[in-house]
Amino acid sequence: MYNVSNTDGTVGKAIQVLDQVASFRRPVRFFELLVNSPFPKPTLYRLVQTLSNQGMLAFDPERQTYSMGIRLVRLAHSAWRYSSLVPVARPYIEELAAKVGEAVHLAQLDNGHVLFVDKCKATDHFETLAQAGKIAPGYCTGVGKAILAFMPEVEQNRALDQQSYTAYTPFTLTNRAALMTEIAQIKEDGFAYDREEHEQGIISIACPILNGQGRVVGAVSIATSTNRYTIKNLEKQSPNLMRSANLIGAEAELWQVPIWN
Amino acid sequence: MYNVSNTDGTVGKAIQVLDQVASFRRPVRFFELLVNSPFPKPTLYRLVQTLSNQGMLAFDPERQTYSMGIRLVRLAHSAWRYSSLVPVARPYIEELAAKVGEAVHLAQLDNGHVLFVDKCKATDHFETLAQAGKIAPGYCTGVGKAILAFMPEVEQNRALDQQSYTAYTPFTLTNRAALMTEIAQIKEDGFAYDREEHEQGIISIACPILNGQGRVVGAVSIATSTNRYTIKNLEKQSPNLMRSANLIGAEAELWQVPIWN
DNA sequence: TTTAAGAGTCTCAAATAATGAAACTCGGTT
DNA sequence: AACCGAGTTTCATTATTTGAGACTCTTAAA
Repeated sequence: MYNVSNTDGTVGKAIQVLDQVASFRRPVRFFELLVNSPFPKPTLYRLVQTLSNQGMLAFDPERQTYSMGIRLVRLAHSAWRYSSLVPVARPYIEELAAKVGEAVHLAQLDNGHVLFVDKCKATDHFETLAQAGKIAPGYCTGVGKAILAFMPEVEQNRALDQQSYTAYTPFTLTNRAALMTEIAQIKEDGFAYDREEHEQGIISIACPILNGQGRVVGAVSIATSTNRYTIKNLEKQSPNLMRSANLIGAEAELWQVPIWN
Repeated sequence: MYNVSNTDGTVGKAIQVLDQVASFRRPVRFFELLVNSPFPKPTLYRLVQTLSNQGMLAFDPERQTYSMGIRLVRLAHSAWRYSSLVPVARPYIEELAAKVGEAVHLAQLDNGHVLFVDKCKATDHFETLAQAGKIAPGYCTGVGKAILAFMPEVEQNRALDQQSYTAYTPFTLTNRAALMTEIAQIKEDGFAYDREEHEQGIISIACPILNGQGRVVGAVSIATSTNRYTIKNLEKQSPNLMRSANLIGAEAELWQVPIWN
């Protein structure tokens, strides 16, 4: 995770606290934070106060709990709207979703984490918003593996070490060696499969988005259910998928999409 | 805006820089930040570096520009998912959207700004994500006026002073006095209209969401076009709207939804 | 080619803010 | 009435932040 050895002073610590509060996924009391905190009581206390003052955390005086602050939503909107792949990729993933009639995902990498940033689902439209900012594991999702496979070696190594290799399903690759073998194949093919590795019954085919310098900036995937598709059938969509990914990559080049990793 | 007089040390300054970068709505160079910055060159430089290290900003070394960082998207996802009104209100606004057949918006207040946090549109589903975190002016939108009207007096006063009163359309209320008159009416009715005040051809009816203590925690609105509805016709939806708002308010009470303002 | 200008980076002593052990509240037990 | 424990505050110490100025490096003009 980012700068663990914290050379980033007070600001780094404050952000660490934000991460900690986020990890609870519910309103959390000061003491709960304290017991898992590297900071002494008064230090944590002041950080939490400052963040609340600033709207980065929300304090509920009644229940004495802290939650993530709404100001983050506003700031993130800006990130999402003006400096993610989304504005560039939108037209292409919508087109692809319409053509294929299945869900299309767009993901980017954030410090070894694969982050879903957009989703178009031809049939059920309502899950869209719930997905933005959601983290997907890199080692057991189509987009994750596609991005990992095309990362520069040094960063790839770092990222491969950061994976948890938890077995979500019987098909999950549960160690680095297995993942490395698969990554070699993905580099050859130019696309990656998720063979029910993250969720039973869900398969996907994913393709990296490369910019002009051949650097991976994200990935697109077509996700579907084993009820409707087999991996073999899904492969037939690979030309469509790769075309979309290439178009997005070319466009990202023209725009000034920052490279996030 | 939050703590302007900055008693919040380095962390406050860092967040101020984040806000500044966000305000550009595009990748921005160091010097552009510097000329509008209250901070001396090296201070700003270090803040920007720290934020980049932390993934709160993204630095593009090629173009030497800073954008909002993807880490914000991840943090905000947490805020949106676990401590906004969205998880509580979702079922109700979906139901309302389906029943009415028009777009339904959900908004909350962030430090005097009305923030759209969710949207369901019965016909065109794809704009959803683009709306979360978007700021709406308080004085010329349905949700904005509904929230303003039911705020505690002290905060209301502060919020009314913060409005810009820009005339987006000929129907916009362009001064505090006019808005105050309208607010009195809204308090009486229990709901607010947007009579093409923000965008020509778009009208809405909005209702505040009150928690058990009668404190306003957000607002719901039905938005439509003058092609399909008149204000009179829209009024007929007010029972539906108010029922939904009340249900959300009751539910928010049970959950531990933090009060953001 | 030289010179100049300007954006960005770095240095270091001084100023300031962060630190954290310890003490204090305060509501709810025992 | 005494105790306990979460939350808050204090204050001398310590470490970080600060920012004027100097430096670098690229680009543009002479």
